[in-house]
Amino acid sequence: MSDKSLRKFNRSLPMSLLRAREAVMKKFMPSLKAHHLSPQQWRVIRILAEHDALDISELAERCYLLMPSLSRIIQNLESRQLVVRNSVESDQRRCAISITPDGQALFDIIAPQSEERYAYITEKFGYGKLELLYEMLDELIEKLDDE
Amino acid sequence: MSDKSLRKFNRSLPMSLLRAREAVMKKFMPSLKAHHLSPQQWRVIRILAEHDALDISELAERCYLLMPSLSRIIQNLESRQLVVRNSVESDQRRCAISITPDGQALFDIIAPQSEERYAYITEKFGYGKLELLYEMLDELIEKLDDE
DNA sequence: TTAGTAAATTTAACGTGTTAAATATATGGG
DNA sequence: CCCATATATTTAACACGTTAAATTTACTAA
Repeated sequence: MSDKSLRKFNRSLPMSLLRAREAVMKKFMPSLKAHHLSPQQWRVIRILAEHDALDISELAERCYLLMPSLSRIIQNLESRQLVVRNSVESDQRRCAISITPDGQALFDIIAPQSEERYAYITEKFGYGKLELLYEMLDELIEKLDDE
Repeated sequence: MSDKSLRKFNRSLPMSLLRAREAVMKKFMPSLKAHHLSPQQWRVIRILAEHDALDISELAERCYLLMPSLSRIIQNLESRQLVVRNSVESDQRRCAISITPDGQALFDIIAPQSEERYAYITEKFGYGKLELLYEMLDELIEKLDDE
């Protein structure tokens, strides 16, 4: 069933996953680029739009970003006045991040475009197949993450 | 079937693909890190091990790397004497890259470990499911890439 | 209270992704 | 032969992923 020689490059699982991700991202990039947002910056905006305030650690976990990356992203978004830092009295080490009106306004513009792109992908690939793909990816993650 | 509100974050396709890729990569990273190779550097070594010599453009295409990234990677691998640059007489703009004996030796060490990890993933996830996943990813890429 | 440890966050350093600009060489028309 | 254009590659600039170290604040035991 599996030949012992090194698999052909196009049968590299990390590569297939990467290319699939790139193909999907390509559909979302235009509306993000139009507003000078990276996918990661958008992830942060998106999560903050659903929460009153989150400290950086919580935000990192929800966005699947590492703290150093998030730290830089916050600095960037803060300088653009899309988010604000609020100190936490109970613990001076932490800072609570929340979205600003400007940030919320940007979210309100991009979110529908993002939904529209997602609907396009769903229609193009098929709803059932997309659900199946999600399930398979989740199962793959689960079976590899443990151990 | 699909609610109009912004999907929950764990149903973000780019995110699922990213997390799946990370879960898979985690299995390959240890043997690469042990030899101070990034996944991309390994991709280059792997392709060069199967070819006598490739110019940088061909290499970039086969490795799915952009030229600027590849340019830096070649410089790195060259400084470690894992690959060599050979000028092409017929066209002074190009340079042909080939693997050195050191590079080949490194490939011979890592490739079996990589195969072993791949076999583990196949066994853990299931051969049939893995094939199905490949097919779905290919189809997703194909259906989104055109247009 | 103080020393020591833990936790939250930032900074540093390096490699890669990405876009645009720079550099060098080829090629084709005048 | 010369110029304009095209092609191959590198460099620059900025953001992110990743690991380790630094910094600041909290907590805890002596």
